[in-house]
Amino acid sequence: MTKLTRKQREILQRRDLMLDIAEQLIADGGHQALSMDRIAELSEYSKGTVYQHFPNKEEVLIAICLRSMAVLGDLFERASAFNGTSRERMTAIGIAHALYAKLNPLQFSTIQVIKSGSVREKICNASNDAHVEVEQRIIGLIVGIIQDGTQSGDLVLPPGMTPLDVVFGVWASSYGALVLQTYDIDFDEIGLPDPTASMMRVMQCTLDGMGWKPLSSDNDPLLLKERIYAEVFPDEHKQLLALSSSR
Amino acid sequence: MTKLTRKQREILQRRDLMLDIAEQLIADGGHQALSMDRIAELSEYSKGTVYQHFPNKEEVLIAICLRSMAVLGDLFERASAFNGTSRERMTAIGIAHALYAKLNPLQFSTIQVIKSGSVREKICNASNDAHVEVEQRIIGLIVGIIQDGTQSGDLVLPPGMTPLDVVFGVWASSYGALVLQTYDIDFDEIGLPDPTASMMRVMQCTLDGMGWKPLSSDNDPLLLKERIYAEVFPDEHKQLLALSSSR
DNA sequence: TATTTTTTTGACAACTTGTCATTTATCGAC
DNA sequence: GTCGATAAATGACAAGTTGTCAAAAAAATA
Repeated sequence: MTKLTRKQREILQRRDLMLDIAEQLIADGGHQALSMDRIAELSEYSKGTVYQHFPNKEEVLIAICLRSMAVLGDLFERASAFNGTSRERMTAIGIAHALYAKLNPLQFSTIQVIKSGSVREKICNASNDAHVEVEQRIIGLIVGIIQDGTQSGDLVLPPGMTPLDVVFGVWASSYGALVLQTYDIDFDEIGLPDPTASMMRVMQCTLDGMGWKPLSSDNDPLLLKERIYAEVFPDEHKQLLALSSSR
Repeated sequence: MTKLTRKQREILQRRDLMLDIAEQLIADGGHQALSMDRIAELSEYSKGTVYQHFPNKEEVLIAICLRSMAVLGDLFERASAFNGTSRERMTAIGIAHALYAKLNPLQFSTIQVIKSGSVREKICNASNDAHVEVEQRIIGLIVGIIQDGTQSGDLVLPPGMTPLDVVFGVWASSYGALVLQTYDIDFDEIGLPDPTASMMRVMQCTLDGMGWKPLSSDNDPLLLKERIYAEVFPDEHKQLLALSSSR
């Protein structure tokens, strides 16, 4: 079942090579610099062969996203497994999300390109299903954390509020903050030196407002952040520091 | 100063005609259906003339956004002037934002296309400045509401939190929620019949968590929503109802 | 009316994406 | 090994894009 012929392995490897090239093209010259011709040229295959792997340009973008979604899923899974209260695990999810966006800016922006504009209509069902599946898995992780919270009694949802409301709320906040940061706004000039930190502070208010214990007044959020970095994302934290110091 | 020659008026009018056509093209066939050739064809001018108005395709998109930004600014100004507490006015801003996104889906999605991907690099400075200016005005409005809150004593910001943190937090939440809704996710199926309402509920938690009085426990958020619709956005509310019933 | 200035035009170059008949390589049977 | 059948790779091509620019047309001015 899992056995692949040499040829099949070769094809899979070539596909990966083409995706690497595509990412490099985008990294070098922005999304407009991605062209099928150029992938063919740099991979030293003909255009027809490129089209044998990807029925159209949009599918290249989807494939790039899908490949990096595995990374996101991994980060979220580790965050969810953080050894702490349900609320602390939810905070870890937020940190994981920010880490993903900052360490994979190209892939994060590609998601936006795919979802917005005219790309959606051209993608095939299989790719779309794969995408939805990953999303579902992530939503499931967060729902799990919320359920753990309600079961342990740390979280008593306000009347009229469902766990999914919470998922959507925190997801939207986190995503919105990260998307806004990809826009070339000079936040520092406006008076927002660290938008992600701002978001985190507001998020703590949100969790407080839902009465999700332990409240931030009983706990130092900054200390928690350090603990999550140290225990769950030591490598990623190092990468992040290297990135921000090099800029 | 404000006097324009007949010719100048003609040119401005033609520009508007071209933008109308561009919007129609996008509305009919998605963003990929927008082409300079087609604008020329439908406006019955030559391509060269179209390029006299817009140096490139990206500037057409920018112009569409800028035109609709005036609408957003107007909605926000009216929301900010709502006759209520500072917190209620902040809620009105959230409603204004959602109204804008739902009544102008085409323009809202165009913003995303502009900000993401390869469009940004090609726009000229003047257009960018105009964009930033509108954004600044909006941020100013929200900062004003927060300052009113702190001055009246209704809002005592948690230690280490600035008004701009709050602006960014609520902006990101609201924006993220609206962007997620433009992705073709079947929220109903997931168990989220009304994502905007979910967002609003979570937002109330956020304001509660900041201790922004009057807390939602002292006040019915649903009633407030109705009041804002009735007092500030009666026409827009009607449009929204017409839209959702027609789908 | 004649001349200068401005505006408009559409053919063009340079680039896309995606297709498909033709060529080339691979593989199993003998 | 050789041959024929099957699979894969190729690149010329059609059809579309954006953006330019010399020449034509229109408008303004003398």
